[in-house]
Amino acid sequence: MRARKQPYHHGDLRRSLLEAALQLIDEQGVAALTLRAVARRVGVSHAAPYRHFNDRESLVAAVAEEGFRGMLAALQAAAERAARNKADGLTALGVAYVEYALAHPSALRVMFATELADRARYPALAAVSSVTHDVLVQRVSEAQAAGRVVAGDPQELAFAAWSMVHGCAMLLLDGQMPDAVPRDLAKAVTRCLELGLAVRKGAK
Amino acid sequence: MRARKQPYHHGDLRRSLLEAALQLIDEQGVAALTLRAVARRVGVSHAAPYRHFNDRESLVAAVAEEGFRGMLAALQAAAERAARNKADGLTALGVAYVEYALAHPSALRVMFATELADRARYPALAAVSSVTHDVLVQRVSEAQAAGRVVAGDPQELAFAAWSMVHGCAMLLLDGQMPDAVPRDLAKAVTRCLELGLAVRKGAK
DNA sequence: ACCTGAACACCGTTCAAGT
DNA sequence: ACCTGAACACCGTTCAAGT
Repeated sequence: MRARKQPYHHGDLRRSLLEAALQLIDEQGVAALTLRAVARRVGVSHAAPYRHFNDRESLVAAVAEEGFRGMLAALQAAAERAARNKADGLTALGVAYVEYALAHPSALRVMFATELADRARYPALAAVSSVTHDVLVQRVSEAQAAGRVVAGDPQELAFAAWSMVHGCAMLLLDGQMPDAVPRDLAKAVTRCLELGLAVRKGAK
Repeated sequence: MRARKQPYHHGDLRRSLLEAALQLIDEQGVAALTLRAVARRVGVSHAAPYRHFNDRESLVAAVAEEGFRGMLAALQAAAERAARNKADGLTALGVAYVEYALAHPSALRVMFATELADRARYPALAAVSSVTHDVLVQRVSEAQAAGRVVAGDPQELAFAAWSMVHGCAMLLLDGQMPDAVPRDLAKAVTRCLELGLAVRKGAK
């Protein structure tokens, strides 16, 4: 399973720590993500992680990065599926975003954790989240070119779309809609988004 | 300043602790919100807060409750101003929401903290956040009755609108739009929201 | 009724020391 | 180069004891 030789105790301690961290948040939530718990799970001393992460926040940032990579893959897969089926790409992106959030709640919470707000400190994280953003802006531009979305600054429209889908995901994750069926709300939101961005044609 | 007699050391320790907590998050962020720090600030032993809060989470929930009350007041003030000026009430609500978030970032983060997602454990918090939600649904209903917003389930439309405004606030707070001017984006989003909810009339 | 002080099990972080 | 073990200053939480 491990190709490289083991330098000391682990072939790739950084990788092992990251995987342990992902398991931890899935099993016990974000609060359980501590450097000591991750070290324990990997079977290494509590000081060992410091060889690979400057501090706890760096580990959290690395986990967030993994989360963004996973979401990016999910979004791109959804966009390709939509293209094959000649369905609306933007709607597909929105649905995929909310579905990823509901499937990986802990990952979403880490990705948008308060402590990581200062993106200047985590360039790799900033890069992957920026690529995600770019994918969305590009789809908006394409839809505009195809005459399916209203004219206007694609950056602004993309931010509005992202706001809606992100807000929907977060409100659902934070239990703000206790009496609702998540997937129904997600559909209502994307429908409203479609209407909001659609080119106006005639009355009603 | 303190009307009641002091039962022991403080007239109203619960109130004092809450105020200290609000100061702490404003000055040093959410991470600084610890029971021991709050107790220190009030000048009481680290075990004293347990007379008024079951655990750290209960304190966080109480702070969140204060945040919701503040936001509710801001939203209602905005709605009244809009009514006086015959401006659109929904747009005013959206702008007020984002402005409150930008003015009180720490409060917002506590209000939507992951650890409080289980609303069944904090009935008072659930109540005030539910009232906030109701205010929004009601404005949507009114706007529909006045023919300014498309027909449809007001709950669904309200959730879509809330998603958009909440997502916008959170993305701004979490530094996901590093190159943007917050207030410009907020305006773009509410404009887009207006368009999305507006009754369709004629082409373009 | 309300608060204190000691105690316990956890953290993050550092650092000399080991291999 | 990579990891360990002891140490320090912090937590949350509990509990007997004080007023």
